[in-house]
Amino acid sequence: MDPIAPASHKQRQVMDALLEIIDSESLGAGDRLPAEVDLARRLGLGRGTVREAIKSWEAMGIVTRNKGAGTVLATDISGHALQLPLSVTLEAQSLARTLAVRRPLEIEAVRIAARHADERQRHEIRGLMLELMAVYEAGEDWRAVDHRFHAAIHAATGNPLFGQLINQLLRAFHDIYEAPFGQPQLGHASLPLHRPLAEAIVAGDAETAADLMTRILDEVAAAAAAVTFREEQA
Amino acid sequence: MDPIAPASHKQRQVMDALLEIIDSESLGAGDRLPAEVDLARRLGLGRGTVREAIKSWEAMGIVTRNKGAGTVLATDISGHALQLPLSVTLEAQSLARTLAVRRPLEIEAVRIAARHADERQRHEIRGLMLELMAVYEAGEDWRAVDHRFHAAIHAATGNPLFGQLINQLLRAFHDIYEAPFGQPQLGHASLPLHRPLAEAIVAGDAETAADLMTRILDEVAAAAAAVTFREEQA
DNA sequence: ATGTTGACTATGTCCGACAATTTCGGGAGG
DNA sequence: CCTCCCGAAATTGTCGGACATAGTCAACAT
Repeated sequence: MDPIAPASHKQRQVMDALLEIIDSESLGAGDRLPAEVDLARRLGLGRGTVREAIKSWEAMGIVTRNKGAGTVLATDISGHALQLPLSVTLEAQSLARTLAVRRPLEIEAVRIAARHADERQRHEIRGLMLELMAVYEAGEDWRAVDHRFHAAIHAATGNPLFGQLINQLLRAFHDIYEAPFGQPQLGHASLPLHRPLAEAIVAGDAETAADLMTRILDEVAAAAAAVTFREEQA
Repeated sequence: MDPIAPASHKQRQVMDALLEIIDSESLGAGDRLPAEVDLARRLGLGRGTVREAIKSWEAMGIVTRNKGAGTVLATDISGHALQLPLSVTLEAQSLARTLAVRRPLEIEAVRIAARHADERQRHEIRGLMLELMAVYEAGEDWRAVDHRFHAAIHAATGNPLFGQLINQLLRAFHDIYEAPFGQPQLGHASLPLHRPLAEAIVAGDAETAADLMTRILDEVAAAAAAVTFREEQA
């Protein structure tokens, strides 16, 4: 059960086409995008499909649609957009950018979790940490358990927004990163840090937990940079 | 030009109905939602409309759709969801939650902006701050300029993800907060802090800028809490 | 007991049509 | 020549139906 799934192929095609248009015509915030019917005819797709693809951009705050007026860019996504699947080019900056945003969110999340988690949540975090360690030492694929572990931390903040936003960033990361490289089990070096992290949260030590989360993210960032570097060499 | 627009009424109707179903049936992560055709028939809407409404949830990572299997919840949004428009009830927690997530993002954004902004971006931030002060002292509506000012800071990070995610949070804030209360010009007290914030960013002083942003967010949170409290009294 | 097939379900996509709204140009009047 | 008003065009919002594609599950045959 992969919790993070990429968009369908046809809708990805729409986004890729829009990206190319935005790039080739240097469209910025406030500029108007092609009409849905034009885009649909140009790509040989149905208008409903094009609408749904653009709808996801609207939900992310990238574009705004106005009845009768058209669809306009709400933010600058120049230099190749990143939150969406790039099928061919892999940019090192895209990885760094998702991590740069995840960083303050994850750190604040563990801080809040350490302060506000109730007994049941602390117990669940500790249990998942033990399960994660067992799977890790058995040499199996630990990513699913790792995902559940961090999801438990996000739930312990009592604020579902943390989990939702970080989920979005993970999906972007997945689309950009894991697709071309298969299943790299990124952040191998960060796993031993999970045990003290869980213990700090259970103990209610917010600052130690924040420190450990910072170090975990540093490890992930370093691993991502290394793989990206290898790719650039090839 | 309001940069933040709520979803259409029909699609809001779909989300409200789904929220009520999730709440009344206590659905959590992994549970299955009603099929699109059922939902469409029950609400008297077209299936395409229902699909688009759910699509925005999919883009936000709230649900995942599997061909043939159905649509399932990806995260827990129990206790009334927050990132989406509640038409009647206004929950104090919803406001606090969006602010709790905005906080680390905005603080990190000004920190990065202070470090990495180029000359043109620093000039634009300073210019917008002066314009904001002028509009404010003239007693006019300063929210549009304020939005452009903060957008310039997000752009100066060189990472469009900051702007996109914060835009989403602002839209949630708008849907939940501004709709019932009209146009409250929230955070009045925080405006004088914008001048030193802009100067710190222009000067490249990341920590001072982060400190000032923290104080601005504290002011906004206090104002939101006060208004919410007044509402609860009534 | 087990493996396979087939019906059923649900999402993905397409088409055509009309409604609602904004935009823009052209014509009447000053 | 300029201004104001109106109507046509453009564009998104919604609807209904249809078929394709893929997962689910139970009945069936081995």
